[in-house]
Amino acid sequence: MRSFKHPKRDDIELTRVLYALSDPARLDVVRQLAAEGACTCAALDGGRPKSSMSHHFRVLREAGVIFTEHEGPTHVNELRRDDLDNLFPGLLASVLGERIKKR
Amino acid sequence: MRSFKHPKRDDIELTRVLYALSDPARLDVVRQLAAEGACTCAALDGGRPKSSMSHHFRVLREAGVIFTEHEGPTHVNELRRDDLDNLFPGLLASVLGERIKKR
DNA sequence: AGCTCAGTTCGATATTTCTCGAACTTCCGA
DNA sequence: TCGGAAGTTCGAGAAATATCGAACTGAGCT
Repeated sequence: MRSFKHPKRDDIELTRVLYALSDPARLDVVRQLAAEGACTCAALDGGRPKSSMSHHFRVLREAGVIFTEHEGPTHVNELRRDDLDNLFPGLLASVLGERIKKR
Repeated sequence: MRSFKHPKRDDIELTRVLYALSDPARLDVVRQLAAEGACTCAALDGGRPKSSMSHHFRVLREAGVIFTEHEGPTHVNELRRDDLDNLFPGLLASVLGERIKKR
């Protein structure tokens, strides 16, 4: 798997994103990425087996939630924040529990 | 099933809500409820078999997304907008605000 | 009571997803 | 070039979900 397949921004589907976010393990990953920026897979495993996490990363990746790239011996994951904010404004913020600007 | 079981507001879980919203048929229901207010089940079936829809209503109900009550011979569903907005501010708005099918 | 309508429950099947060990690939340092 | 570290893929079993027809229930009408 030389490089991963990521959906283009306009191919990201809301239902798929919601599905990807509906698993506690995956939501943890997303929260941690939001809090800490790019992370390797190992930094995000929460003590779960690598093969399980690899599956979850794939779901997140193919839904368009995260972007994974090879960086030397590790894989670095980032949240596709710009794309998601652009497509579904407010979604990530609400899921991450960030306080929405009050007026 | 004299009356339905609905989770109390504080028992509503984000992952479950996201899961409930991650199915196109269920998302359609939620969108229509948001647009039109309370609706009977029959008004929301989108041409799908009743038993399938009943399943989807149950998923939405048990996740805390909709509230269903008996009203004479029909069942009336409403979005639990206040509860959801309170628990996850902005979530519903972002999910409902998706640009539909640009072509 | 009998009928109909609205919806639910049951049951069976098909599909998907989750989980995790084991084997594999790639990259890099010694 | 050998070995370890980081992840992925494969495979298999378990569990959850989707779908939909058929049977059922409850309410209201005549």
